[in-house]
Amino acid sequence: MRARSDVLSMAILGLLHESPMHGYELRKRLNLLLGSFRALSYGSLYPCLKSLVGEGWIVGADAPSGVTPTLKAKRAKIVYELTADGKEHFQSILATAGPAAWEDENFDVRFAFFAQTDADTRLRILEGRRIRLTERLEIVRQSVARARERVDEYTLELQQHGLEQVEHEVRWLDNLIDNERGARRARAPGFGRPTAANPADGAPAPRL
Amino acid sequence: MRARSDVLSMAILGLLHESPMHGYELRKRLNLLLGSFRALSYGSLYPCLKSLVGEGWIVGADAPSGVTPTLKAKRAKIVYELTADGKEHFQSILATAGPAAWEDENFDVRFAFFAQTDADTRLRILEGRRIRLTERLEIVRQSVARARERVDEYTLELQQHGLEQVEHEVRWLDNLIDNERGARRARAPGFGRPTAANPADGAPAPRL
DNA sequence: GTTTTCATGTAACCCGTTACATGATTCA
DNA sequence: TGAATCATGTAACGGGTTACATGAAAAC
Repeated sequence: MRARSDVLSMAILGLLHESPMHGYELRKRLNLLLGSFRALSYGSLYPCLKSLVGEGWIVGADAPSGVTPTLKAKRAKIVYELTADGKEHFQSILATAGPAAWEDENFDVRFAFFAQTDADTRLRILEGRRIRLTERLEIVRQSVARARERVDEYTLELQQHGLEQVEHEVRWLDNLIDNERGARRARAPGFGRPTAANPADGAPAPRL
Repeated sequence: MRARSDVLSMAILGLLHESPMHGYELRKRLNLLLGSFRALSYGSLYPCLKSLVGEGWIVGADAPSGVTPTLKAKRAKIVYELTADGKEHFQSILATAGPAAWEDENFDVRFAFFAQTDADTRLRILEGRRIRLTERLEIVRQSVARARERVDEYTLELQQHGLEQVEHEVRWLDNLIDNERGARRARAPGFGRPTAANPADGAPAPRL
C-alpha cells in the first residue's frame, strides 16, 4: 500500500517523530509547518494516515477519551506514533540529497526539517536547488526574450514578474548557502574559502 | 459537456480569438502565454479542445495537409476557430470582474488578456487582487508570529520567505494599479483623483 | 439543552501528468 | 530510407479538494 503523497507522508512522519499526535491536531501542525494559507483537507490527511499504517511506519492507538478517563471508553481519538521502521525510514529520507530533494514538490518539506538534517546534506540540497533554479532562470529568460516581440505588454509584464520571483528565490538561496558555509567555516578553522566545486576542506561531518 | 478547466479553456478561447490554429501550434502559444517553464501536456489540451467543441464555442475544420495541397487529403490537421457563440462567451468572460477573476487560479490568465480587457475592468481586477493578497498577508503574518516561538529556525525562515514573496507581489500590483490610474487620469482631464469607490469619472470606455 | 468545536472518516469529482498508440511530413 | 519533428489522440493514474455522514466533548 503506497502512501498517497510523498511530501505529505514525510511531513506526517516528521511531525510524529517530534511527538505522537492524533489526526486533527496533526492537521493544524501540518498547516503551520507547510505555511500554506489554505488548510489541508481531511480528505487528504486521513487516507494518507491509513496508508502509512499500512506501510508499517506508524501505528494508531485508541486513546482514552476525555481528561477524566471515565470507564465508558467508546470511540476515542486515535493517537498515532512512529514504529521502529517508521523512524528508520524517516532518517533515511533525511539523509538523501538526490535530485528528488530539490525539486519543486519536495524542497519545502525537506527544508522544513533541516533542523534534523545534518549540515552536509543541508548544503548539498541547497546547492542542488540553486542549480535547479538557475537552469529555470535561463529557460524563463529565453522565453521572455522570445515573448518581447511576439506578445503584448501585459503578457510580457506577467512573464517578467515571474522572472523576478525566481531571481528573488535564487538570492534567498544564496544567503542560506552563505550562512551554511559560514557556520561550517566557523567550526572547521581551515579558512580556505570553500567553494561548491571544492568541498574537500570541512572537518569530517561538521555538525551545527 | 463541461470544459475541463476554466483557465485552460479561457486561454484557448483567447488565443483562437486572435487567430485560428491547430492543437499542436496552440500548445506552443499556450506555453508562451502562461509563461510556465513546464509544458502543457497533450493529455490536457486535446480533451479540452474536444469539450470546447461540445460546448459549441469552437469548431475544428480539417485543413488540407501540406503547403502544396495535393489532392490526396487523407488525415489533415484540424484547425480550430471560434464560433459566434464562442466569441460572445469570451467577451462575456473578459467583461466580468468578480472575485473569480482575482483568485489564484484565474488571475494570471485574466491578466494575460488585459490588452483585450477594458480599462475599468482591468483596474477593478487589479484592486480586487490586491485586497485578496493583503488579506493573505495578514494570515501569513499571524502564522509567522505564532510560529516564531513554536517552530525551529528553518521552518520559520521558510515562512518568512513565503511572506516576502507575497509582499513582493503586492508591490508589483501597486505599480500596476498606479500605471492604470495614471493612464486613466491622462485620458480624462478631470483630475479628480479617481477612487475605486468612485469610478464615475472616466471617459466612456477609455481604451489604451 | 443547544450550539460550537473537536474528531474521524468516505465518495465523488477535478484537473493535471505520464505513458502509450498512431500516423503524416520534413530533412539528412 | 531512416530519423526527427509535426500532429492527434486515449487510458490510467496521481494527488488534491468538496461535500457528505457521523458522533463525542466543551462551552454558553
